[in-house]
Amino acid sequence: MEKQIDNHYRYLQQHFSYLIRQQALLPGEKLPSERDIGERFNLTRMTVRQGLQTLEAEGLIYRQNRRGWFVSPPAVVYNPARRQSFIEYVSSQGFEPSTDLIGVTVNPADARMAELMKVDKGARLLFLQRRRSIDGRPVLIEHIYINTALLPGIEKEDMSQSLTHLLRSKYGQAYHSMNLTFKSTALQEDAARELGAAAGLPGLHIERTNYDASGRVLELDYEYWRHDAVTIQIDVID
Amino acid sequence: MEKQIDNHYRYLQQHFSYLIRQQALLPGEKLPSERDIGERFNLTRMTVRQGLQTLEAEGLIYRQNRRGWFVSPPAVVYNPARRQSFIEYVSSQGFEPSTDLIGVTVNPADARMAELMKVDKGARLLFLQRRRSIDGRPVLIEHIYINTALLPGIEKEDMSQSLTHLLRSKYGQAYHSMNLTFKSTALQEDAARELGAAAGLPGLHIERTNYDASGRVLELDYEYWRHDAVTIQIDVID
DNA sequence: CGTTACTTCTGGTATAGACCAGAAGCAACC
DNA sequence: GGTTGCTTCTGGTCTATACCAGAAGTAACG
Repeated sequence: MEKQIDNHYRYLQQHFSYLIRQQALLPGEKLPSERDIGERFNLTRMTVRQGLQTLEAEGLIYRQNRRGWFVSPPAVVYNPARRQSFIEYVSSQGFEPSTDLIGVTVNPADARMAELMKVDKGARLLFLQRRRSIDGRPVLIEHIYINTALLPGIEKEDMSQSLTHLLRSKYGQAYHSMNLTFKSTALQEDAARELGAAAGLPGLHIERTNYDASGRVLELDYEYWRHDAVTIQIDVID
Repeated sequence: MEKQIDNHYRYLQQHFSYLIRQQALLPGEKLPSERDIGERFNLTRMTVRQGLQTLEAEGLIYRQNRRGWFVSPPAVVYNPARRQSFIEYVSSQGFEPSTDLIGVTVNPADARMAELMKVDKGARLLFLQRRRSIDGRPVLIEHIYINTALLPGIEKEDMSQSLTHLLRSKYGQAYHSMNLTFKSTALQEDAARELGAAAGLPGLHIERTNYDASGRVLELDYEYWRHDAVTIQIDVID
């Protein structure tokens, strides 16, 4: 008993949504081109695009700039309270994580960063930009600010590895507490481009501040996720 | 030093984004109609709509079905670990919360709900549908399933009030733990309509399971938020 | 063999119209 | 005074077409 659909783009949406749920289209698989779909269903490309955009908003498909539309793989579950590294939680869920280091610089803190990281203006901050992928699909851009004063020599380490592991092994320093903020919003132009997507992609912003036992800011982490790639899960116990 | 914008819709986006940040347009204020904007900037309505949609994706504006586009108020911060009721955390941030009860029914649990709530199939579940608003703007649809066996007589209470308060006062039963899941996705047709929006609205789904001290499921809560209305914030301490 | 240049395919952006459906205000009517 | 029905304004959907820009494959070239 399917509801009658009178909108063309909704019909498309339901059609592909059905195919994906039935696994007639598999994760990562490419959809036909917008023009092909339009021909097959006798619809204008604009209408086709509207249908595809609603599927994108639902998280069922995603696009790669000028390459095409693809079926979204299942979202990875991210449970921040577990203190697992990206590599740990992605691979434990049966996916293949990878990391590209986009940039490493050491910069003096400006007024804003100094306040956020509770350091003096001009303090040396290590700034990392990384792109992280799941099964080869870029899903996440990270901007990380590290307080070098608390972690001397860290700028000489391999920054494409897990920071969690690095801090554990080299500095014997487990994180003590963290503050997390999640916000659903569009991805900024830079982040979107580095994910191989057009700007305006629906995204999830995560802001994470990591503190040591004395309440000092070890690390400030901005994550920009493709919105279909992740589900957040948290347990709260009184 | 503004970057040169060569896309028309991006120009619009930047233009309104600027006006909103400068508070030349205030929260809740209505934008000119799509046709007016098109005339003023010499753009097609389709192009105008694309610009507005990117602003919507950013969370700067929202629409009400066939009424117009409006500037989004600041997002309310929702900190689930604090165990505050909607009324508490909204009003403590200087906004005016309100609740509409859309539906109350008592239904026997089907197979799926029985499993989720760890009850026998056919067990009586109280099902609530509520719409919650901030400063008169509908932001959230709630679907709540309550295990009546654990909370006898609860179906006779006023269900437009805070459940948190009700459980505290009438049943002396504080929640013990909860499991939370966040997912960025499009709002379902029903939820979108009840929020006065078109389907496909970018949204945030929150699924919350509340347990008592014995690990029994007191309440299962599905929340469908307008994505621009809320920011999630959590502190994690080891 | 590796590089370059061309061609083709893809989505990205934009124009110019059209008609529909719901929201809201208003005027006439009872 | 309240209801009814019309008009107007709004966004919602859709057609038909055009050109641009980046990705990818291919053929020619050194």
